[in-house]
Amino acid sequence: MREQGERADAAKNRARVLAAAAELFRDRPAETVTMEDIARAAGVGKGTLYRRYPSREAIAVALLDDHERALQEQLIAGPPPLGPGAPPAERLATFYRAVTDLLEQHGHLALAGETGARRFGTGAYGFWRAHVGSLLTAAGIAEGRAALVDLLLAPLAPELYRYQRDAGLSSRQIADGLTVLAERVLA
Amino acid sequence: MREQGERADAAKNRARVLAAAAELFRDRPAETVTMEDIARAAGVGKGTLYRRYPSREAIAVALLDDHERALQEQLIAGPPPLGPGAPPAERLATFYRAVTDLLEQHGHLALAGETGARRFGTGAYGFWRAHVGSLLTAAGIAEGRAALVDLLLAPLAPELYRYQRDAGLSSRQIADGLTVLAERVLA
DNA sequence: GGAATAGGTGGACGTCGCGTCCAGTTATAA
DNA sequence: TTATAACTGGACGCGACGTCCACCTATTCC
Repeated sequence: MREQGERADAAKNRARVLAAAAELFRDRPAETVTMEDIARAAGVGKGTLYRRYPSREAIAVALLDDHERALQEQLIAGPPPLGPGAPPAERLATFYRAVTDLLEQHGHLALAGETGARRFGTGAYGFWRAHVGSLLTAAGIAEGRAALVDLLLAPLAPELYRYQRDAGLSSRQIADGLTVLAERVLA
Repeated sequence: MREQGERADAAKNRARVLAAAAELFRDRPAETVTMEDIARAAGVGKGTLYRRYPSREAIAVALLDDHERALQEQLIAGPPPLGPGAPPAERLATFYRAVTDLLEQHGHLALAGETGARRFGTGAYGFWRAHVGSLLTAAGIAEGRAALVDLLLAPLAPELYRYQRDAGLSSRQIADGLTVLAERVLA
């Protein structure tokens, strides 16, 4: 699926690692899952595990990848308002909602892999930056643009979503708040 | 300074610990400073250190405390636009700028202590929540209020500030972006 | 089909930071 | 001065990390 030069046995082990990690991350808090746990659950040695994934975070990012890529395609070429064709404010609100859904479904993976400052280094973040940047331009907002892009992505931090959900807010309430934000900022 | 029942030698050691930690945090990245480093630099044993501070984070929070309290007083009783009396949008923008300044000066401490999800548990965060909540009310924004409070505080995450600064944005640019945000959201 | 080889495998091992524990010490009260 | 409570500091056990390397196995080339 990723490397074609990959040997058959290696590919099988990669799949087992990902499957085992997915299950572990589903079952318990990310920070309690050790590399050794994943190796054992996958029936693989630590050396093998480290050969491919240098850290727990890298595994979580690999698991998230598919879901994030699907969203990226929608943003580029999907139907409006997620894809091109709708007014910027509406597109931003829809984007917010889509990420919210993603966090609701796969938040545990995001918390395992894209926490804190690491988040800014991922490919997904770069893509989202470009997306929001283009929406700002489309809305005719030039002032403070460079900083605004990141400021508008900050509310999507996985930790924040988790905190708000734990504080009793529903997924709907959070998405609604983000909608208000989107509409007011992109006027 | 904190406990009056504290023995003289204990108080001296507390001061030494805080001074040593402040210096270490200033000199190198927070995550490379170990509890053992702090103990050694303070000329104190690990047991003594742990007696007062359960973690590196707790020490950083203690060091930040003074600065944050000063801001809190300004917000409650200081002159406008930071304190009461100015229109909500202006007060939010000023608040944003004040926190930005704080991050510029003491960001290393914030990164050492109030990173990720831990941030939401601090007293300062609770206070800021209340502040922004009251500004939302004053601005007549009821829709999505519960979630909006946290969403408007998200851009102040220490990791984000550091990331933006490292990406080449000036403190000024970030503050300007925040000002645009404040003015647009609180109309 | 059989060697050669590049790549894959796994677990033992060294290292490091954490946090505890407790025997000895010192301030404070009686 | 003695009794007591609080404080001190370093030795220690633990757990996770990440490396290393001797041993396999799929693949390639003749």
